[in-house]
Amino acid sequence: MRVKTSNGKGDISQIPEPTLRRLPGYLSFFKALKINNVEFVSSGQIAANFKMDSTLVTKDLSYTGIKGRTKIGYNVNLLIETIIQFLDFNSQEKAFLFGVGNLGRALIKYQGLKSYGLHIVAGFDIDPDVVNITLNDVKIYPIDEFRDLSRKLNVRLGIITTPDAKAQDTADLMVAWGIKAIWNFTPQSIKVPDNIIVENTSIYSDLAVILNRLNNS
Amino acid sequence: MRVKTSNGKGDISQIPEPTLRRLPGYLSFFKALKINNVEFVSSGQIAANFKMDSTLVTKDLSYTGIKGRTKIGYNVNLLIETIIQFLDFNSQEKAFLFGVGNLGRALIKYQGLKSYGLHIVAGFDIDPDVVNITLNDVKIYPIDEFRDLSRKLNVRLGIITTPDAKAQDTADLMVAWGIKAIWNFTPQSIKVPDNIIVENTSIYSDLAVILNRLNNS
DNA sequence: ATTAAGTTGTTAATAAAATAACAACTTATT
DNA sequence: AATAAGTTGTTATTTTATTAACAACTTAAT
Repeated sequence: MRVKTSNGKGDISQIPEPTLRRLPGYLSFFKALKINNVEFVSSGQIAANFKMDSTLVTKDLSYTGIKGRTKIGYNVNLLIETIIQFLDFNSQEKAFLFGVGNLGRALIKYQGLKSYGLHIVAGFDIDPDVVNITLNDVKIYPIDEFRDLSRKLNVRLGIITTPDAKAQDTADLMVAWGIKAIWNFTPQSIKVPDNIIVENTSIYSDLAVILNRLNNS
Repeated sequence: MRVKTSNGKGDISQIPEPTLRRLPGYLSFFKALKINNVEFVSSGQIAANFKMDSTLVTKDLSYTGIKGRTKIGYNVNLLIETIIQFLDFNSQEKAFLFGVGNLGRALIKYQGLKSYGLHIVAGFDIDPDVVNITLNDVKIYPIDEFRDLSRKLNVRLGIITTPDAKAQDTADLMVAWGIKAIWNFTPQSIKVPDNIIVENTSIYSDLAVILNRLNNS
């Protein structure tokens, strides 16, 4: 039996992105519950914590295939295991990171990402000051070595934390050497072939929302 | 004349959040055009760059009040100025940052945020190893001094980059001492009074989307 | 000067997600 | 054992965002 089918008919790829985005938040909440020795949690309690509608919670959770028990709620341990499984957070997906500036360095050093399925195996930069150094067991290489390492390690995911102006060149290089998914932390829109997955993380968008709410309310 | 009204009738707070989130991306693109000495850009060109519909571009831009000229397009310099004005990216909003770990340190050091309207004026932590150090002219204080500094500097925005378990306590402290908006980088959902603005930045959500697309396609 | 191409910007239609309503079920209590 | 309370999970409605269609306008070319 596949865990990743929601109802036996549809496939997981059908999951709405908003739902997918909420799952890590649920997971964090459930982990906190576990620490406090809470064994069961109801959709109503979850909804209250996130100030959302309980039907939306049950809808979201139903995509993972987990079943709750009426009058009891969901088993917290099972919730945690199921969501981790569903999100592939135990997969230790290998990743290359390009651009070892402040942000890149933080991502490499940030151990928390490991428990969310991401394992950065190498960094790349052109700056001689950072090339060949090691951050938390992650070595930084010159760009030239990307080709060989890519062939050796078979990495599918590339992270862009370069200066904005270098984002497109970096993406081109990644695509050329077999990267399948790109996580772009620059505000630049990058152009890649259709079969390449691109996810943009724009803290500037979040900042725009904050400043707007702060100055217009 | 107020720049921030889209049509004279509505107020800016009416702007849809998706539009607001796209504006920084446009801005980055326009800045790149300016560097390449491009003077005018049409909605079609913008749409092509972001692989989106041109009508959505014109709709988004119309919220900022800017007018394009048919057969010519939008003036790039004016676009840049207008969007910066509209998003308050020249406001140098003061912010306190709590939790000077890897991510917090990166945000403090990251100069790029200054051109997007954010000015982190102080950091706070409990770890004696970081307290009293200075990162890029930003001093790190013990939590005890938050109260006095808050009163002195009149800061409205607080950033949470603490460990997950400390997120709620930190938020409570911020609210108690007059912070109006909280930028939460932990995956924890924090509970605050209704009048407090909360923006959650969850890189785990982005990661969930990437891993899902990578493993189901 | 007139025409035609191409763009903006508005209005309408479609698609998607969040909310609301409801039905079915299960467990604890009387 | 029967009832009632409370929860899950489905279906329907409303709201919101995106896409599509269209009208008006402006500039360049004939």
